[in-house]
Amino acid sequence: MPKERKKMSINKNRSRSGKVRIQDLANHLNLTKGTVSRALNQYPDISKETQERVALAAAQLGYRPSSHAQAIRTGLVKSIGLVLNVEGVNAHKPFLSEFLDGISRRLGEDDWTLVVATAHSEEHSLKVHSRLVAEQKVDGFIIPRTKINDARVELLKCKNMPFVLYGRIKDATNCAWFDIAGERAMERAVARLVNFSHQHIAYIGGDADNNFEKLRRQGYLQGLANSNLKIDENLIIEGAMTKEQGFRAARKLLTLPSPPTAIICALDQVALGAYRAAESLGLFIGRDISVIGYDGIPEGAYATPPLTSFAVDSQQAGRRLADIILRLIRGADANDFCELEDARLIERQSDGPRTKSPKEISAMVAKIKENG
Amino acid sequence: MPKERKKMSINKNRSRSGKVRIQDLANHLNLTKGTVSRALNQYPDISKETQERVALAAAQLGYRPSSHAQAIRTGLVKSIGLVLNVEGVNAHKPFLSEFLDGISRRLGEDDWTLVVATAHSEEHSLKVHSRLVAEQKVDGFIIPRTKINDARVELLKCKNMPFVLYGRIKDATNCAWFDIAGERAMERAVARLVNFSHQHIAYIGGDADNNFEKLRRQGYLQGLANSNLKIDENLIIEGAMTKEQGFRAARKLLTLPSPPTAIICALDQVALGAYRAAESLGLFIGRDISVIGYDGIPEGAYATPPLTSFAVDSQQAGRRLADIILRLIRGADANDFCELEDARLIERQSDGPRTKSPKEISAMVAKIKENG
DNA sequence: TATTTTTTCGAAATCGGTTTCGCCAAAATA
DNA sequence: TATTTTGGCGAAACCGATTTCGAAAAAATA
Repeated sequence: MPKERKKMSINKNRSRSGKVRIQDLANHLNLTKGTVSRALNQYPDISKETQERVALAAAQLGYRPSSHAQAIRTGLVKSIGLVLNVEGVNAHKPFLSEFLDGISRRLGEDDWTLVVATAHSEEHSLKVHSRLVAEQKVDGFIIPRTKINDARVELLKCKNMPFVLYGRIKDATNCAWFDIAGERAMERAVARLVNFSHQHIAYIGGDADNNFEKLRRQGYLQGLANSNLKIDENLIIEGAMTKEQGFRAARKLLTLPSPPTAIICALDQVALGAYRAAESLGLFIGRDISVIGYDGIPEGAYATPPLTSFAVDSQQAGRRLADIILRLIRGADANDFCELEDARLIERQSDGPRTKSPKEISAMVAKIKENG
Repeated sequence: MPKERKKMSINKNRSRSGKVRIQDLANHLNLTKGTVSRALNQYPDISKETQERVALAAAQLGYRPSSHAQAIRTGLVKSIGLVLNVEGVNAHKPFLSEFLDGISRRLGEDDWTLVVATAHSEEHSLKVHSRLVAEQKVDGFIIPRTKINDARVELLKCKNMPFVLYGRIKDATNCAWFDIAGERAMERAVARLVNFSHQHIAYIGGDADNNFEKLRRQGYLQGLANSNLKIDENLIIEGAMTKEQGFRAARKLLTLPSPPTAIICALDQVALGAYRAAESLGLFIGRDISVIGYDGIPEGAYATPPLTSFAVDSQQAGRRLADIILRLIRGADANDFCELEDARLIERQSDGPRTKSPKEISAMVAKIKENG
C-alpha cells in the first residue's frame, strides 16, 4: 500500500461558503476579472460608465476583495501592528481601551485593521516585531512608550518598515512622531504652585529610561528656573510607576528634615500613592500640602480631595497616530510629522495656596510619628 | 497624449527588500518550490533526509512563509479577531492588558496573531465582525462579555465562522465557551457573610443584559436560599457598573429604614463606590458594615480597608480562550468546550463579624445626616 | 530476469486578486 | 479619404505559496 500523501483538509466546507469572488462579479457583468479589478481601483482606462456599473454590482452582490489575495500582489495587507510591552504589570492600563479605540476607528475608516501583540521584555518585543514583519502580517507599526534610545526604531529602520512613534526619542531623524508635551505640563504645574506661594516643590518621576520621564523632569527643572527657584536634589525622586512606589517616595519626601510644601507627580497613580503617604503622616492634601498629578485618570476625580491633574486624550492620540502611519505608508515623508500637543489642566482640590512652611510640616509629621 | 494608465506604485522599494521567498530557498537547494513546500509541511512523500536538509536551509536563510500567500491557498490567515465594545467608558478596563497578553502569548506560540477592533454599539459590533469576515482578516473570533441573547453568536454561526465565548449565553448549543463561575463566588460570599452572623445582606449588580449579571444575581439568591434567608427586594439593586453608580446604589441601601449590615457587589469598582457612600454616612467598612467585591482589581488592595474580593485571572482566561479557538479551527467539536472555572477568594479587611443591627446602623446614619 | 510496487521528486494547476500588454474600433488629424 | 491617435477592454502574466498529478528510479516481488 502506498503512503497516504494527502494531508487532512480541514474546514474545507468553510472555504467556499457563499463568498463572492471577483470572478463571480465579472461573470455577472460579462467582463473579465482584470477589467473589474481596474474598474474598482479607478484606473483611468475604464470608462466612467463601466466603473459605475461595476461599483453598483459590487455593492449589490456584497463583494469585498479578500485582503490577503490583494496583498500577494500589492504587498499591502492593510493592517498596522502595535506591540505592547506588559512587563511592568500596570504598564499600559489606564487608557489602553481608549487608545485602541482611537487607532481602530481611524484604521477602520480605510478598511485597515489593527494587529495587537504583547511582549514581556525589550528583547522579546524586538522578536515580536521581527516576526510580524517576516510573516508580512503588518504594513507598519505604531510604537508606544518610546525609550530614549529605542532599539525598536533601529530594527524597523533597518527592515525598511514604516512606523510612527508615540513619544519622542533621542535621535528622531527620519522618524514620524506624535507626543503630548508632558514637559510643558510640568512647567505649568511649577508655575501654578509658585503662584500659590510655594517655594519648596518636590518632583516624583517615573522610570528614567522612558523618554517621557526625561522630558517631564526637564519641564519641572525649567519651571523652577523660570521662577528663579534653586534645584534641591533631595526633592527629586525618580523611578516611581505605581501607587505603592508613589507612597514610598512621598513618605521619604515628607519625612525629610526640610520637607516640600508641594509635590508634583509625573503619574496620577503615583500621586494617589502620595495621598496615602500624606494621610499616614497626618497631613491633609490640598490644605497642608499641595499635590499635582499627570494623566487624568478617572480615579483622580473620586479621590479625597479630587486630584488636580493634566488630562491626556488617549483616544485622540490613537486616532492621530493611526492617521500618520497610514499617510507614511502611502508615501508621505516621515520628517513631516513631528506633532506636539498640550495636556489639558484639570483644576481640582489637591493643590492651593501654601498654608504651612516646611518647618511646620516637619513638626506635624514629627508629632504623628511620635504618637503612632 | 494618451491617458497615463499606471497607478503610482507606492513603496515599491520595500516589496523585495531582502525577503527570502520559497523560490529562493528552492534554488538554493536545487529543488522545486513545490518540493520545498511539501518538505516544510511534513508531507510523507518527502524523504526524511530531504526534509531535514530543507528545514536546515530554511532556518539558515531565515525563511518565513508569507502568511497571506499561504492564506490564499489554505484559506487560513492565521489570525483571530477580538472586537471590544467600548460604549460604556469603563467597560473593559481593569484587566484588558492581561487578557490581551494571555491571548497573544498563546497565539504567538503557533505563529498566529490577534486582530483587535473596537465597536461603539451592539449594532456596530456586528458590522465590524462582518467586515473582518468578509475581508477574510481572521479565521475565528473570541467573543467577550456575552449577552444573554447574543446577536454576535447568530451572525457568526450563520457565516460559518468559528468562535469561542468568554461567558455563557442562553442557548449555547454548538457553542464553545469558557467562563469564570461568578455565581458560585456570589454564593460563597453570602455563605461567608452568614458565617459572620449577617442576616441582612444586600446585593448591587451590574447591567442586567450582561449574562454575567444574571448569573451573579442567581448566585446571590442561591446563597440566601442555602441559608434559609428570605429575599428582600429592597436590598437588591442592579445596573451599577462604575464607582459613581456604586456610590449612589450603596447610599440608597444604607439610608433605607432598615439598611443591610453587609453588601455584596458584583464589581470591585462598585464596591469602591460603596466605600465612599459608607464614608459619607459615617460608617466604617469592615467594622460597622461588611462589603465584598468581585474582580480582584489592584486598587482593592490599597483601599481602606483593603477590599475582600474574588480574583479573576484574566491572563489565564485569555490563554485558555485562545487555545480553544485554535482547536476549533483545527477541527475540534465546539460542544466539547464548556469550561467553568472558580474565582479565587481574597480575604481582606472589608468584611467581618456583624457588630451592628440594621436599627443601629440606621440610627448612626440618621445622626450623621442631621449634623450635615 | 521480468514485473510490480514503493519511494521520491518535478511539473503544473491553483488560490483570488492586480498589473501589463496589445488589440480593435472610434475619434481626431492630415 | 488615408493615417494617426485615443479610449476601452480582453488576454495573459504575475504575486508566493499549496496541492495534485504523473513519471523516473529504486526496491520488492514473481
